[in-house]
Amino acid sequence: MARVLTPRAEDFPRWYQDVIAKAELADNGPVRGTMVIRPTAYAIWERMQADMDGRIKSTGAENAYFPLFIPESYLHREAQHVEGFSPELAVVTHGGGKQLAEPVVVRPTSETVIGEFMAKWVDSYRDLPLLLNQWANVVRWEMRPRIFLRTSEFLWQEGHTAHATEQDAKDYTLRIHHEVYEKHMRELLAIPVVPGRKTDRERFAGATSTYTLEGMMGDGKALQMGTSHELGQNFARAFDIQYSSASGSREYAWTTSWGSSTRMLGGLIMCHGDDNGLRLPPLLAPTQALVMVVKESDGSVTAAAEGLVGELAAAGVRVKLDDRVDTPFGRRAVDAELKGVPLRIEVGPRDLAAGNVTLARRIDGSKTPLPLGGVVAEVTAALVADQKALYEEALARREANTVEVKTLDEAIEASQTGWARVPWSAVGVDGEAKANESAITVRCLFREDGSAPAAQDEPNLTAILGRSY
RNA sequence: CGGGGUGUGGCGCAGUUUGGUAGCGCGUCCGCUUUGGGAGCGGAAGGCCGUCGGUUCAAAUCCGGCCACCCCGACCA
Repeated sequence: MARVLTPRAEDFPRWYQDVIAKAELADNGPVRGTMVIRPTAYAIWERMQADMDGRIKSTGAENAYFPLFIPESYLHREAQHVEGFSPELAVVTHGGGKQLAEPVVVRPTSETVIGEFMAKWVDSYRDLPLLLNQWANVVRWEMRPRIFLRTSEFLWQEGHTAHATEQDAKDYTLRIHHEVYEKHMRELLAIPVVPGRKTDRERFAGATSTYTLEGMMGDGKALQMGTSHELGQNFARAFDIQYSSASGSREYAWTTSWGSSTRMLGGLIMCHGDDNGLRLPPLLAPTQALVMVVKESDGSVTAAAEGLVGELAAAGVRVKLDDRVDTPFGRRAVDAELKGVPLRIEVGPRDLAAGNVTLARRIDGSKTPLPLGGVVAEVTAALVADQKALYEEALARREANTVEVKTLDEAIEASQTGWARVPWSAVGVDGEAKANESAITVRCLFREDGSAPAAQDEPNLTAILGRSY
């Protein structure tokens, strides 16, 4: 068989680009750093969105939409925020053929404009908590773009909330972090992310606490797949989000923000992909099973295949028929593998003569004959089993590429190929700076029980160090 | 912004050293044969060689300016 993709072991970044091109996931846009998300990838994104959206709403947040353009002056109201974002802002200086009195920025994130409106909408403690989410595009003029992982424009959801107390803000941030993000990534994407706290050095510009979910990619590098922030009263003070408390005093609200983006598509590719292409978790896959007419002569094979499609669809399986018998079978099979379709049911004259079809599973690569009458049960079971298998494979790889060490030097060494788990006390602020010199970052910190610390100077914390995207 | 490199059909490249009719592979289209793991044969379409200027009888090729992109670094909530 001709080589379709650069093998991962030969050149992982090249393999990633190959998968994106050959599986028809995306193209580079005409402006540097922009991307065109093709239907194959967009369908996956829509399913991610639907799952994420449902989880977000179950925490009580409501969707809204704020403008793309933000007055430049808004960005300047929070000192750290503007410092963090200024280098990557796209600024519009002209409109309607005239120079604008005040430049507007294309939102890099919406804390500021949403803060402005929260100030209008929050008057009383009865107005809190105010829980908002929006699905939008944002623009950050990145120096070195990569499709899905870091593009100048990307799609995401950003949640913004205001609370009466610091504790309520913290509780909600962590609820989003674990119940929405962590579960979405583990249960739907089948990626065993590690939740934790970002160090002060890695914290979001303007936040008091930043929490992250780190996934390990196929080459041992880390990818931050979602993040949640406690913003303290920084934005409340900058935008004057005040309320009257139950006791009659004027108080600043406590705000949070949290986001997850199309970067998750890149994580999905790099976490589960193999040398034959993408592998999609069955729960996520837009098409879970592809019924293929291998070869046709008198219409009987197609009829049998159509029958199976009907049975599977009735059983709730997302199924499609591939009856393009004018295209060589090999091409169609390779294409389905590239795109990561979890199951193929191959129906051909030889199978049918024996009363069988062939079940080909993308996750483990197996091919087994199935009796025609048992297809639905087997397919349903395989979808469940393969969702679990994919997660366990990723978890096993993560564990195999994570080394437990005691010192900073050992951690830096181990980070060349994977992750290092090291006591944070052995790293510290100085050690973190030293690791950064060799492109290694502290991915996150967590307590012995796995929970996120309230500050990086808590005792007995563990750090994960690694290279990252 | 510093260092290095590249711009030639949709994609990947050769041709530039030594100026002389723009080529190859893949893809696309048509026809026939195929179709159980990216098929074979035949035919066809598609490029003012990044851009502007210079040298020359003649420039993809030599010279100069500009632009864009890629890699390494810096940067990356």
